[in-house]
This record gives sequence, structure tokens and C-alpha cells, in this order.
Amino acid sequence: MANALQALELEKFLPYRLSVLAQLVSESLHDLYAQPFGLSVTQWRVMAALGRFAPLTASDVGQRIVMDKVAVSRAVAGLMKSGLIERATDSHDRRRASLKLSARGRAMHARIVPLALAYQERLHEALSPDERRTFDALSDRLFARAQALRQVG
Amino acid sequence: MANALQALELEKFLPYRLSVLAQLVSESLHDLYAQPFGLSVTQWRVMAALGRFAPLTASDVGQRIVMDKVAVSRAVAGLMKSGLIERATDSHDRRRASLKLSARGRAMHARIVPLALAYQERLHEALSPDERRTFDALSDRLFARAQALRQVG
DNA sequence: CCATAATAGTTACATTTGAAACTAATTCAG
DNA sequence: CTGAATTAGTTTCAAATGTAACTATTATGG
Repeated sequence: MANALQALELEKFLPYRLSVLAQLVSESLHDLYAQPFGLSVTQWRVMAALGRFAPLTASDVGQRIVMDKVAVSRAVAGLMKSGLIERATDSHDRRRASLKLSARGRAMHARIVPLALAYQERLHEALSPDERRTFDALSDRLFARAQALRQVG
Repeated sequence: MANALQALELEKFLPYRLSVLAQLVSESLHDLYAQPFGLSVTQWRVMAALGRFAPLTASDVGQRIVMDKVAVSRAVAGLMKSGLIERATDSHDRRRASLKLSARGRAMHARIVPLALAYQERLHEALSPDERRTFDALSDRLFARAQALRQVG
């Protein structure tokens, strides 16, 4: 049995497919809030995390949105400068600071969330409700599997 | 009926989920060939495109792998320097140059493809064959939808 | 033909990103 | 206690990336 040369069919290769899809979607979404609100992707994600779970420390944010601490630190610096979030040093552990949206931040958040949800809705129109659930379930399992593979190498 | 504050549940938000999954998978895969073979993600993608479809011009490559011409140009420059690909100017149109893997490039390609396919296989173990087909079909439809939305804005 | 536009690809500059080193504060081991 | 190790977060420097301008070549309209 000859060892036929394996071909990598890029357009059927899962990592590649995921990467292209995610990038297209992420860019489309970014178009919705980048110019109008002057936010980067990372800044918006930090705001979304705080909108949902505040108060959080910077490392809490990082865990929530799978972003490393350097990226969080930079996004936070930008958001502080724009007055969109507030920082309060923890009196018991002065290394930590809890973060939350400012009034302006909440207002902006309230305007962006509907745009984001509307975009998701339009995207979801490609699928039936059942199919959405299926897609979510399968992608959850892929994610869990990818994490498990990461551990062992 | 009060207009309840919409919450963005980031962990259920499709664009976010796709982005996190794609990034995890892409990083895992990158670990397989980055150190051992000294390739960047873009360089590997160019090699994969050439391994499958060569000869291609730089812009053909860009279309195949959804990468802009500057990124392709840089990846090609790096691969030329490493002697992994060959470039031949088109005699009929001297702006164009067709690209293909060199002997060394083919050898490296032949070693990486099985690693990539094995990783995909391990990832796919999270799903049954039926589920894989379903996932592929649904992600195709999401991709098509995202592209359609891009057109109109 | 000739000037203008279009195309392939590269280069230059500015911004983003990542890795590692660093500061400050806290914990822990002896 | 006290010095070493941890932890939270920031800064620094190098590499990666995107945008726009540029070169070279080919196509096109008058």
C-alpha cells in the first residue's frame, strides 16, 4: 500500500476555516463601533465584560474574556483616558483595583449592545433556532477539546 | 412594557465565541510548526496554498487564503530567503511571477501536513462524523451570511 | 501612438501586539 | 520578624500588521 502524498485541503481544514470565519465576523462587528465610538476590539470587550460583571479587577477581566494581562492593561489605560471606566484601588490589597463603567461608559455601552445583538441576529438568520443550538453545542465541544489538547501538548 | 436594559452575554455572543475558539485552535496549531520549522502563520498558509495549487501568482495566493497582498508579499519574501519557494517571472506579463515550493519547501511541507492533519483529527474526536459534517455545513452558511452582510453594510 | 488608468507587487511609516523585564504590594517559609 | 517567592499591573523593546504611497509593467481610450 503506497504512502500517498497527503494533501492539505486548506478550504476544508478546520483551524483555517475557523480562523477565516472568526476574522470576517470580528471585522464586520468592529465596523459597527470603531468609527462611531472610537473603540478598539479589546476596549469594547473590556467594556462588555464590565457591563455584564462589574466590578472586576483587571485580571478578572482577563480571565473572563481570554485576554492576557498586558492587553487588558492597555485597554484599561485607554478607557480611563476616555473616561469610560472608573478604577478604585482595593483598600485591603493595594495591588488590586476594581473596575467598573463610568456613567459615560454605561451610556456608550447601552448604545453599542443593541448594535452588537442586532448584528448577531442578522448573522443568526442563516440558521434555524435548532441549528443555532446545534452550532453552539458543537463549538463548545470543540473548544473544550482544544483546551484539553493544549494541556497535554 | 418597560424597555429592559439589554445585557450582552459575552459568553453566548457568537462573534466572541468564534473569535476565542479560532484563536485557541490557531495558537495550538502554530505551536506544532513554529519552533520546529521556523514558520509564521502566514508563511505556513502560503506554503499550504502552494502545496495544493501551485503554481500561483502572489495575488492568486492572496485570494485563496484570504490574505491581503502586503501580507503575502512579506510571507513570500521570507520564504524566498529561506529557500522554501521559487519565483519565476511570467514572460508574457513581467509584473506577475508564479510561485511554487522548492524541493526543500516540498520536503518541509510533506513533514508539516501530517502534523496539521493529526491535530485536526484530534480536535475532530470531540465530534462524531455526522456532527463534523453538520458543523462544517453550518459554519459555511454563517460564513456566506457574514459575507453577504458585509456587502450591504 | 500617447497619455491615462489599471494591475502586480514592494517599500515606508505608523500602530498594534507580544514577550520579557520591571515596580509595587502581599504572602509565605523558616 | 525577615528575606524569598507570588501576585497585580505597567513599561519597554522587538516583531507583526495595516494603510498608504510608490515602482514597474501592461491595458485602454482618444
